Amino acid sequence: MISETLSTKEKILESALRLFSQKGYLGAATREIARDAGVAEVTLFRHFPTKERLLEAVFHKYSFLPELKNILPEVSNLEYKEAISLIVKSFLNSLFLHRNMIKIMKSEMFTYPEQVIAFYQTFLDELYKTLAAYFENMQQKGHLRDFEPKLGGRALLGMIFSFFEVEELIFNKQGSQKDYDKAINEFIEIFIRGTQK
Amino acid sequence: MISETLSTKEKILESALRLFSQKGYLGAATREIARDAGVAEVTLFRHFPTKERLLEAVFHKYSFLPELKNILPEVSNLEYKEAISLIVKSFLNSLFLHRNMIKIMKSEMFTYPEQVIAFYQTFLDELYKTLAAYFENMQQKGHLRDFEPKLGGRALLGMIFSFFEVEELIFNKQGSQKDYDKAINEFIEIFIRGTQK
Amino acid sequence: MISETLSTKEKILESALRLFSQKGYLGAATREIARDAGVAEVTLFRHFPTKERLLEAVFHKYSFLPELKNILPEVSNLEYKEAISLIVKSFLNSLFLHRNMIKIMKSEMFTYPEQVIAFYQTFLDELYKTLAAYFENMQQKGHLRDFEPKLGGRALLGMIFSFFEVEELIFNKQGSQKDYDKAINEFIEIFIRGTQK
Amino acid sequence: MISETLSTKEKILESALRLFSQKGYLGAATREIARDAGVAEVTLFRHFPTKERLLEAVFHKYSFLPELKNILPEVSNLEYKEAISLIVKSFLNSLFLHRNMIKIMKSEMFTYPEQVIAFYQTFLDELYKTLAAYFENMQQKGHLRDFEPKLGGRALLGMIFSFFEVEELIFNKQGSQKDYDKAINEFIEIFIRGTQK
DNA sequence: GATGAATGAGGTTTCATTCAT
DNA sequence: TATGAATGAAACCTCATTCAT
Repeated sequence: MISETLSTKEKILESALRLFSQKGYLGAATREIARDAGVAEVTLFRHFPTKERLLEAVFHKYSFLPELKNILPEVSNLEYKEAISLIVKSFLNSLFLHRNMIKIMKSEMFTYPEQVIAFYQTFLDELYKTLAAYFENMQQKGHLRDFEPKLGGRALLGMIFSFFEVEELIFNKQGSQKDYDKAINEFIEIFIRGTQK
Repeated sequence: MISETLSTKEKILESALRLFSQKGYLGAATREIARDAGVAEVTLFRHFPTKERLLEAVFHKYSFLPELKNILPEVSNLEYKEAISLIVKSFLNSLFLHRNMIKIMKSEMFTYPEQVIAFYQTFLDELYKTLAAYFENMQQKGHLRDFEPKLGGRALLGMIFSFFEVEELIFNKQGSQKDYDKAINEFIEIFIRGTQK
Repeated sequence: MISETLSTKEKILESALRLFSQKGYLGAATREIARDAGVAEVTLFRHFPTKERLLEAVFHKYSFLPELKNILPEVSNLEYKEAISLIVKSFLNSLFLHRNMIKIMKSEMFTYPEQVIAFYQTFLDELYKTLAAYFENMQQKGHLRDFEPKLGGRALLGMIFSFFEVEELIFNKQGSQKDYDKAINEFIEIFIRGTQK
Repeated sequence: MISETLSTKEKILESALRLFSQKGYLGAATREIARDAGVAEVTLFRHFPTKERLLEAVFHKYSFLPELKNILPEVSNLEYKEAISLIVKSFLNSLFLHRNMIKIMKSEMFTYPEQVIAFYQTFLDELYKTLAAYFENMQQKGHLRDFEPKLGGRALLGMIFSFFEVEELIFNKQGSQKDYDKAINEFIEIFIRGTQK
């Protein structure tokens, strides 16, 4: 389960990611994380002086904001529907790949240290802004009706995120792939019709 | 802080709601809940044999699904835009009133006992279905284009819920009421254009 | 070792006194104190929320300042030498009876919580003042030469305390009773000659 | 804070002296001592295989008995009062200079390794004997009344030591220099009157 | 001679829960 | 119904010390 080539620090971070996401921050004991990483508990504390700092380190290491941002440049030359489709699918894919991280982000958020909360807020804000920039550009080109771009971003991401959350985190993806795709396409359709001229 | 007219059981449930929502399920100690309710810790365990059962009781007592369902009959005779507007606003208002409950629902959900998770799943499913019934009816009347009604419900609720979550739970509602209204109206507009014929 | 008639709190305090005096504050583990008292470790923390508070409680419970103060009224009608002799002997006797407490007072004092240090300072100050009052009275009666009464008190108590400390705490009373008495009488003689007219 | 010209060993000893005196033997962690000395914790253990051995080394390096002994030869030709005055002042001065060492000596003594305790006992015994030798000589010259010389030494040192302890170690020298001098002179006066013919 | 990395044992404290009244 | 007193298990974290280089 643990690759031999990882450094001790990386092994600990990996185990922390997994266990925080499975049991929550409070529910995952440092002893358990250490055991899962194959090190002594003290070793964990040598690398991360407190559990809070370990959480912060997990947040920074497994942040996937850059990944999400990278999707946007790729779509600038596509037709609107194709662009939105790619954005939604890439976004969902990214959410899926980082679902452990998302579980952590969503659980007990209000009990986290200030720094972590600030980090999350920045994460969301940057995400909205990035998407807003795309809509703004499309509006200037005359492809879209006049709406507040940032709110458009929040509407689209809201639908997707909410759907992902329910399917993956709550229902643990019990639906079929076909249903999954159908839902996504419906969201895309609603959003496109809702924002085009 | 605690009304004198509440029964012991109710006082405990109220304190549990408040503290679970503030500190999470694991973060709120039974000792603290009991103290907040003004009773001995044992008394809490007299009424709820385990902490899990207390959580379940909180879920059942403070569920607000009926409230949400009651909105729908009222809108059946309104014009589409007015109906959606009322639904969204009532829904958001309800979310706001029960924000403590929602915090609990969203935090550590995956660590909760089976029964609680099942309860939450049913809650969501019924909500979607109720909204779907409205859309279906509107489609049959020829007011809306052909889309999967339940997914339409999820799209609308997703936008709203996601917005609510970010504003209330994460940013702790730092925006002004005006910004708030503007955002909601934008969402309504997108959804209406996206679903009308 | 532990009388059955003591309350749990008293048993814990007694064990704490013993172990703090034997191993120092840091050297005595709460686990060990609890075991010695025949209770679970949690029980200790129910009665004393922190180890520091347990230390404070020990200080207050086993303070013997009143005992020392009570000696003085008894000597007011005695001749000077007899009075000093009684004071010294009673004082040493009291030190001996409370040698555990004294060990605690002297060890790690600078690492103790503020409150404990303040308590100790008050203890010493009151002791000096009480003795000073006796000397002042004797000076007014013309039995003693003119010296600063409080400093006289400190001189006398310093000799005794230092002697006690070395004998009991450091050498663990290896000397014979005879040597012990001889030393005390020598101190008394020096002090009397040093303060009389 | 640390002179560059000190050897590693000396740097460690210096830091150990400071930290032991500030936090006690148990309260000062080897990790902290090493950090204060600017070396790795392992390096400390290279030089001193256990913490106990480090303590012993501190005791030997910073012992100041020779210094105290050297005072005596200088006073042999002085008048009694001047001699005692010089002894007391030199002694207090020496105590002040080595107050860190004294703090260590006085704290947790009973938890120290045998060797350290033996060292301390020897220290005290030699000190008493040295002073006793002076008194004996003065008695033979007919300047002092007949009293047990070693006990005279203990009386004098007891007063001084006790005073020093309270002022420096407990009250942290809050009194003025004038009060300080007055106290010392009072002690000298008492002792001289108490031991002269 | 010096060190970065790792550790077993143990520290204080908090947890949900039970017992006896 | 309500509680004061007690608890085993486990929480996070620190200790002095060792290993391998």
